[in-house]
Amino acid sequence: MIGATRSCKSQRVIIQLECEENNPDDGFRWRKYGQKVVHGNPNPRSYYKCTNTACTVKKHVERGAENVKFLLVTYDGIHEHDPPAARGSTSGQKSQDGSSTSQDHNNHRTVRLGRPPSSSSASQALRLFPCSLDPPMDMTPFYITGFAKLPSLPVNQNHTEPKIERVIPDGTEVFKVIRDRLNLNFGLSL
DNA sequence: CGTCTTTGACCAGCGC
DNA sequence: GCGCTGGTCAAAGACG
Repeated sequence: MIGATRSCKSQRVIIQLECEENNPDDGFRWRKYGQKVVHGNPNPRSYYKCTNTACTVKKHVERGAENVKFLLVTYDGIHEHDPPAARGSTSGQKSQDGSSTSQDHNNHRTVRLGRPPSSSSASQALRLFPCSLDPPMDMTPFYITGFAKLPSLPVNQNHTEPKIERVIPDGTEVFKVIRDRLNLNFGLSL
């Protein structure tokens, strides 16, 4: 996991991560509907839709043009539903290219993008992330390494460009930052 | 049989 | 209008 930002228009979240997998598990199920080689990047971009019929969230995943270790995941929309029950895994359940099967990497974390399922105070806070960032939080860009699953990163709506500014070597630090930000902005103690 | 990926075709937006 | 590019559709096939 490398970085994240969100553009203010159309609830777009851009996450850059260092990941071997082409489709890292973010807790939701995705259906691939297209793949295309885009200009300026020799690596193909894959297009995914959320398999939830009521959910219109899309994402596209592409390898970095300069460094194929970097995976750029763009979420177009925010999940307004709970993550589906695990069916072994998500769309990466197939073992093609060893992608996110149920391979339990030691550093896998069951963090999700979108609305968290439970109703604890923590999830109440997290539920604020996707749709109503008010006041806006400067959660923009994180660098995380060692992630095989995508974390739930709230990001700043004011940013329109993926811009990486900070490096956080351990994913747990991210949650500390998130918690601190929630505490700061919402007065929530998680 | 259901789910998912692959892949070529198609469409829309944009610049010239 | 034309060509380029990004995004989407849908048929076919693979897989468990």
